[in-house]
This record gives sequence, C-alpha cells and structure tokens, in this order.
Amino acid sequence: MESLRKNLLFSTLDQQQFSTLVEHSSRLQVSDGEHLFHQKEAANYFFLLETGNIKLYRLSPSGEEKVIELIHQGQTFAEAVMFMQGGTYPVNAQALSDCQLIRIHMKTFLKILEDSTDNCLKILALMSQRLHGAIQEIDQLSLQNAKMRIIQFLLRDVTADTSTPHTLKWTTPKATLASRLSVRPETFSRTLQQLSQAGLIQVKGSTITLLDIDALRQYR
Amino acid sequence: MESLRKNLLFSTLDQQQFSTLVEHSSRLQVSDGEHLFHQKEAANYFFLLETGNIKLYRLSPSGEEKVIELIHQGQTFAEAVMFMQGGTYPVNAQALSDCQLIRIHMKTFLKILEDSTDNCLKILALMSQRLHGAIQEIDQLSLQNAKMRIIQFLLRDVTADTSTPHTLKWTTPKATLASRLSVRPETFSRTLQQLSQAGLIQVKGSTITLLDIDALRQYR
DNA sequence: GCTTGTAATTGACCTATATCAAATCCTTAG
DNA sequence: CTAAGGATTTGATATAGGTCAATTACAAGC
Repeated sequence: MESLRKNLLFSTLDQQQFSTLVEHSSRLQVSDGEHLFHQKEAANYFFLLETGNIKLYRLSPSGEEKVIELIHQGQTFAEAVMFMQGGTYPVNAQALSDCQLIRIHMKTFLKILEDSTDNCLKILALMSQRLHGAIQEIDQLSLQNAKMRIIQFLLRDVTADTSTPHTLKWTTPKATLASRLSVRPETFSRTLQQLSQAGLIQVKGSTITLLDIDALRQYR
Repeated sequence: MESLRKNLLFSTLDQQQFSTLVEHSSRLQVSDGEHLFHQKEAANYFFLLETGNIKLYRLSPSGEEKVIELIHQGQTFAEAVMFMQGGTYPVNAQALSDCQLIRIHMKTFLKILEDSTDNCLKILALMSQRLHGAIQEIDQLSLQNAKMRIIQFLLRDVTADTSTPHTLKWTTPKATLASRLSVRPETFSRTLQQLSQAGLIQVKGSTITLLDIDALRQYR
C-alpha cells in the first residue's frame, strides 16, 4: 500500500491510523470497459487509482453520456460521497483500460477523521479544490464556446515557458475526450483540423504539438 | 448574532467557541447594487446573509456576466475559500437589494475548526453538498437544453403533492434569473410564453402558477 | 395624472454546433 | 498480409438559441 502513503490525502495520518486504514483497504483490479460502480448505488468505499484510466460519467434522461471527469494514476475519487447523507455515488465509474485500484472503506476513514483535525483540514482542502474546479467548469460551459474549451484543454498543463513547443499525448479515445469537453466528436475533430490549418498545432494521431502557444492563449 | 446560532454550520460550536467567533464577526450592510467583494480579491471573511439577496457571478474574457449562484436569506457563502491556498474569492458578489450580513473572520473560524472534529465534519458535509450541487449544475448545462433547465427551475421547490397548483414568485430581475440559468433574457421570456400557451403555467409579472405539474415533469 | 428611464417582450435574422450519412483510417485477429 | 470492425474524419444539412433592433410595459419621480 505504498501508493496510499504517497497520496497527500493520507500524509497526515499517524502510524496507528495508517495501519488501521490499510487493514480496511484492499487492492482490486477492473478490466477495460468494466464498471467500478454505478450512479445511485449505495457507497461504502472510495478509491485511489494506481494504474490505468477511469471515466466518471452521467447519463441524461435520454441516455446520452456526459463524462464529468477523467481519473488518472495517483488520483483519489468519490471521497465527497463520504460526507453526504444518502451516501450514493453521484456518477458512474467505468474503466477505460485495465486498472489497478485501492478501495478504501469510508466508515473507517471517517472514524479516523473524527479524532484528528489535521486530517479533517487536509480533506477540506481537497474538497474545496474540487469545488473550485467545478465552478471553473461551470464557467467554461456557460461562458466559453467549444473552440475555447478545446484550446483550454490543450493548454491544460503548459507551464510558463511559452517559447518551447509543447507536446501532449492522450490515451483516452477521442470520443471520450470530446464528451469531457462537452462537444461532439465531429466538432472536436473539426476544431483540431482548423487549429492545425492555422498553424497553431500539429496533430499526429493522439499526439499533439503546440506550435504557437502565445497565439493559442489569445483565444482563451 | 442570533442568526449565527441558528445556522447549521455553527450548531456544533460550544459556548466558548461561539463567543470567540462572535467577537471576530461583525454585522454590515451593503446597499442595492453595491459589491461585497470582487473576484481575485484576497479573502479574509466569509458571510452569512441575514436579509436581502446577493448574486455571485463571474465575467467572461469578453466581459459577459454569468450568475453562478443567487444567495438568499439565511445562507452562508464563500466559506470554501477558507481552505484554498491562494485564498482569493473565485467570484464577484453584488447586492441585488439592500442587504444585511454578518461577516465572519476566516482565520478565527479555522482556529476553532482546528480543535474540534465535530465542527470539521459539519463543514465537510456542507462542502460536499456544494460539490454535489455543482456537479448537478454541470450535468444540467451539458445534458439539458434551455427549456429543460427553465422547467427544472420552476419545479425547484415543488414537493411531492403534484395535484395542488403551486405558485412561485421571485424578487430578482428576470435578466439575473436568466443568467443563472444560462439563457438569454429573450429566450427565458419566450420559453415562459411557450409554456404558458401550452397551458402548463400561468404568468403574472413575477408570479408564476404551475398549472400542470405532471406535464412539466415529463420534460425534465 | 404625465413623463422618463429601465426592464421585459416581440420579431426577424444569423450562427455555432448538432445531426445524419458516407468515406476513410487504424487496429487486431487470424 | 488480409479482412473485419470499430474509430475518426469529412461533407451536407438542420436547428436551438443567440443577436440586434424595435416595441411595449412598468415603476419612480414630479
């Protein structure tokens, strides 16, 4: 359970608390395409993803899928459910590849929180970060158009140095990314095409090179 | 500071903690149209609204306004900022009417949290509720069309009993509500018109009577 | 009561993005 | 290497909802 220790969320646990947590946690695998949990299912565990990719999504009344979040290696997810009355998952979680996870027992973790404010504050910090992210998201959905959202996504982890051409590569299917960005795959494709023709990016399969970061930033 | 005591968030504070909090809190008024704080401003206080209405909004790069949340009597807001590094408000807050508020010193409240997990868990519950609300919002923006969002808003606080015609009245300007729902005022107006013509609702200024709740629910 | 200014509505038109269908491209199994 | 099937792209078309402009309703002050 090395990866547990490494996660910020558990960094303030003392030895005693940590071993209690480990006792009530277990490793599990899910294979590509399998569901980890479904929306409205009673929630007893939250998760740390060790390897692979997971998508969290919701379904519209008409059965359409909207990806809320893509989970990557090292991230925890579904912790917020712990504090909600009702205690059901608000999203579906499906593996996008074979995944290895650690399953953490909510009740146990809650017990630990109950006797150490340090840990409480840690998780509060995490939750407010999540909330801020969500507000950011609402912002983007209602104030920005598709092109802007896509560019924002491309610039996601570009650091300050703007001169060096930056390369990014994704492992998730394009349609999934499109859903995450709330555009149709067709629009996603066309927009990349367009940016490519304008000489701002270069597309090679699932690898993209940002050729003119400053120009891209103009849009955002 | 009666209203402080009444708020769930502070219900687990002991006498000692509560009076410390009161010492570091103060009442303040803002008049209609005034700003309480701006986005990116350093945050030292969060608030409890005693009377009036406040809107929390963001601006797009092009200066367009999107209302993120409408705050009503009795609600606290901007508490999440307390736990974020950086510590700046993520939204603007403007009074929609003359308002009376209580301003709570974040540092003081944080200190109190540090020595009681009960209080920590209370606020964790609140934060996860907020987060869930935000996810709901993202859901609505990306999976539902304007008409659905408007209907959802109309059905907001309709209880189980579906037979009795339900009446609602708002105090906020229509344009503000429209922004909250991420539609243009024109569209908001037209949609209400349309629902009215279909005999589902009856509009009288800012008072709306829901005539056929079941039918409205069909859409949602 | 008017009058003036703001808010809300209505109408005509437009555009971004969805939708549908067909054509490619890519990967995997054999 | 080849075939099959899914993913992605491309093209043609449709439409929800935005924009702009004109009109009407409403509230506040005189």
